[in-house]
This record gives sequence, C-alpha cells and structure tokens, in this order.
Amino acid sequence: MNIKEVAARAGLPAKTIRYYEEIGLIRPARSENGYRSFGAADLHKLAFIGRARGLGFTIEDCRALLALYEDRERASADVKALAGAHLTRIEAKIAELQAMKRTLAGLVAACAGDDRPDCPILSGLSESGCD
Amino acid sequence: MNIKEVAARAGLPAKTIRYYEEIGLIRPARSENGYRSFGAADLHKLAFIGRARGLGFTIEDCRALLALYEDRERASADVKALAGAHLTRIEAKIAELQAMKRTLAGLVAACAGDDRPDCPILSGLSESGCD
DNA sequence: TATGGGGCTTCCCGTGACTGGAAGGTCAAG
DNA sequence: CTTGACCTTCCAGTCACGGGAAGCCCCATA
Repeated sequence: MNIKEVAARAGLPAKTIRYYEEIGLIRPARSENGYRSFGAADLHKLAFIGRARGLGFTIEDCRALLALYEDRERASADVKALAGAHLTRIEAKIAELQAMKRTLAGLVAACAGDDRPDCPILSGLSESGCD
Repeated sequence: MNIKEVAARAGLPAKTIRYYEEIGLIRPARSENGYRSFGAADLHKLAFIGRARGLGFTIEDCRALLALYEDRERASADVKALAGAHLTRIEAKIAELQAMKRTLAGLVAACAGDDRPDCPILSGLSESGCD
C-alpha cells in the first residue's frame, strides 16, 4: 500500500503520516524505489492514532497509548490513568471556555449592535472590573 | 514606568509585552538609556489586551478591538459582530470538547483500572467502530 | 519512443502566541 | 569598585502539522 491509499483508509492526510514517521510513531517499510510501503499493521496503528488524536490526546499520549497497546503485560490501570488525566484536562478546558462564554455572552447581549459608538463590550474590556 | 512595573500592573509577563510591541500592538516610548518607558495609556491598552486575551480573542481580534476602541466614530455593530463571531467559535469548541468528553468518559468508566491487561479504552481506540 | 500527468521523495518555511535563555548594557546600593 | 537587579536584543523552541519547491518514478497513450 502506498501512502495515498493508507491515508485514505486511515482518514489522515499523507503529510501527517510522513510526519508521524519522522517523529517515530510508525516505521513503514520501503519499496525498492524508495516509496513507503504500508502493511495492515501500519494501517491499524495509524487508525488507532487517528482516533486517539480525535479524542484530543497529544502526540506523546498517543506514543504512550501505542506502547501500552502493544504491551501484552500492561496493566489497564496505566491506560486508565492516562485517559483519566486527559479527561480532567478536557473538563478543565470546557470549564474555562464556559466561563469565557458566560462573560462574552453577557457583553454581547448588552450591546445594541447599531451604528452608534456606545458599546458595553469595549467598556467591559476597558474597565478594570473593580468598580 | 519600566517594563517590570507595567507588567505587574497589567498582569502580563514582560516577555509578552515585548512581544506585543514587536508585532505592533503597542508603541511605548523609550528613555534615553534605551529602556521602554510606559505611560498610563500604554498600561490601559495592555490591560485591555490582557482582558481580551483572557476572553480568548486572538491577537488579530485584539488589534481590531483596539482599533475600534480608539475610533470614536465606530459602530457598535462592528464590535458586536466581532465578539459574536468569537462567541460562536467558543461554542463550537465547547461542543467539540464535550463530544470528546462523552466518548472518553464512557471508555474510562468501562475500564477496570487494575493490573490486568484487558482494557476497553485500548479496544475502543483500536476498533473501527463499524461493528 | 516520446510525452504527459500523476504519485512519490526530501527539504525548508510558516503557523499562534508566546517562553526560555544567552550575551551584554545600565543603574542604584554598599 | 563590585554586586546584583534590571534592562536590551536576538535566537531557538514549543505543538502538530500544512504549503510548496525541486526532483524522481511509473504508467498509459499517441
């Protein structure tokens, strides 16, 4: 399988797959002509990485997850800890964004949005919030 | 006011303030010795930027917001449009993170988290989800 | 056999918004 | 005079790629 086909099957851009090889996430074989030659195992790994990335895991998380995946003597506790930490990060990020959303939505709602210059959004950004 | 003081008052790292000057967000005066010399207006601008950044606006958004802030003939509709677009982006990001959270929480909940290798998290990442 | 058009390769630069660190000038206190 | 805190500039790195150039390789068609 050449890169374009494995890219289509894994749902990843070819560029991304070359990048994953560069950083050592995958090690596809090479044909005589120098082309990368992907087998079923490579495809499987790439799909795995793609799904992990889709859940927001970092590349280093993916590396660790792959290592655990390939370690038949792993403890599921290790996987759970990794995923749990990531879940916590996601929840923190959601909370942060929701706080932004609340503030911003309040400002936007207060703004007339007409052709006059008075604007509670700019006032809100301008004021120190201590008064 | 030297950079350290304005940094403390604006609640931004000095490095960040130098960066903001480099990209043209602010133009502090210079003392004879070459040190940046910040006035009240600079501090006010930096605090404005800091708050906008805190609400998740990009630097380019901040540039536009500052321009609107300093334009006495602005239309509040322009500000509202900018903020509204940002609000939409935030909401989309929250939805994306919540989808991740749901999937991930399901996997984590299904994982025993003991010393055995069986792990629904790894299985979930490994499977194509079509079955 | 020429040629055209994909596909493949490597390499380098750019992204956003900083952050860290090195090398060196300046200033006030002891 | 020295020490140490502060300031300056410049360069490199972050994260996870994406764009694009320059140059092979391969196959089909005329």
